Amino acid sequence: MNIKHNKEDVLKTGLGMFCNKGYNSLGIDEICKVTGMTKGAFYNAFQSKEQFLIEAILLYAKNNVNRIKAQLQPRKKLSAYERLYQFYINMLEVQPKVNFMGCFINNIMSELGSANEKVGLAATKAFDEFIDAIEPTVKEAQQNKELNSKWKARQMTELFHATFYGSLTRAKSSKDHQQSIKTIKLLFNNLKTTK
Amino acid sequence: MNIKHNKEDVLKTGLGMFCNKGYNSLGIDEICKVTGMTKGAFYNAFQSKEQFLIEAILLYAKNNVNRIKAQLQPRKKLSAYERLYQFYINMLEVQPKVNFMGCFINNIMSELGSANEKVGLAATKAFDEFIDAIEPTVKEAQQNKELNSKWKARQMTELFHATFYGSLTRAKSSKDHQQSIKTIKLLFNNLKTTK
DNA sequence: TTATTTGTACCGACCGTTCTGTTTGATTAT
DNA sequence: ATAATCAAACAGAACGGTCGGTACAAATAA
Repeated sequence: MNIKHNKEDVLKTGLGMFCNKGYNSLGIDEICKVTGMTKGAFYNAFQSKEQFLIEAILLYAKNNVNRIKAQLQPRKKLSAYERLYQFYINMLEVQPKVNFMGCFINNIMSELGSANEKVGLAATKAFDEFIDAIEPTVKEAQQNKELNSKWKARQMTELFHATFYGSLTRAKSSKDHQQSIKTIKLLFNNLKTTK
Repeated sequence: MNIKHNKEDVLKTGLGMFCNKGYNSLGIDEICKVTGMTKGAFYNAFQSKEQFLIEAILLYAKNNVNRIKAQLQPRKKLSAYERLYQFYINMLEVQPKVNFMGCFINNIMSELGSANEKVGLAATKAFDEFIDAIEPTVKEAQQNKELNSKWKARQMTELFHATFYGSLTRAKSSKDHQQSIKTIKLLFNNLKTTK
């Protein structure tokens, strides 16, 4: 294995670039320039650009599942509902600071999901892992009677995340994350149990 | 103006290609080949690929606003709520037949929304026009007391559409529109007034 | 005639990838 | 300990192809 360039570091940098530029408009030359790699080293470490992307998706999924679990973990005085709510609102509030890049998985799904089977599978798997990580907190909020229990926790999680992604994409284009926040707030208000 | 190739026809074809392949992976050569145009004619009619895309967005917006209004128009025995519901379900059900291409506006927002200001503006405008076209039916459903009136019709429309887009993108990648349909159904059930 | 539109060759830039050759560092033989 | 060997890692030029866009002459329309 290389000394100067371990795969994880390069993937991390490449992932950040994919997040900002998408797949097709980011070239390997650019990745090499930023990471200080040469093409020889790149193609020794990765078999293709497509495979590089897939490995970047896996890294993103791993990191974010951890982040999700950390942010949703029970903490001081916050109920399951409140943690969920803050989790989504926070991701929207941070958008102006990250140039409205949105969510990498959603971007990749949109750009390549239907055109490239391997990539589509990897992105779908990442999405499923996010749902897996969020679902327990939704269930907890239902057991708390904070969230409506009329529907399965998994389905409700799917609804939360789909709405989040949709409003995120809108914000990416309009550069108005306030609208997205309103949308998420409306959804939460709606699924809340009436006390 | 050209005889063989009026702009609207070429735009229509190019739009279809953009829907299937996105922006960056569709070349002008390919557009010319499919439409039977030559590059000379193309660049005589359109000033750039970017401008071509923007005109395609305008065409898509126009066509779809009309389609939306037609589909949501009062018809035999269908309440406002039912028309809305069928409108969204139908767009999801049709996805397998259109290779899970999703919604052009959503795809473009995701691919170029934050990177290209002009395109982002055009896509946002198209989105707004969709919301404008749907909102009256949401309001009507509220007045019917089919939909919860606790929130503004416009905000509810934003919620419907964001959820629709998010679940559409998921379907594009997973090729499972049934999940998306469940998500939309859950949302509708939730916003329905309890009788 | 004059103005516009079209066909085609072509431009430089860039694409992902492969190639050849070199360096490296550990392993093995002496 | 030193030398020989070897595979992996690396550098980076070069490849064939495609990109969006242009030049310009031929064709057509006014």
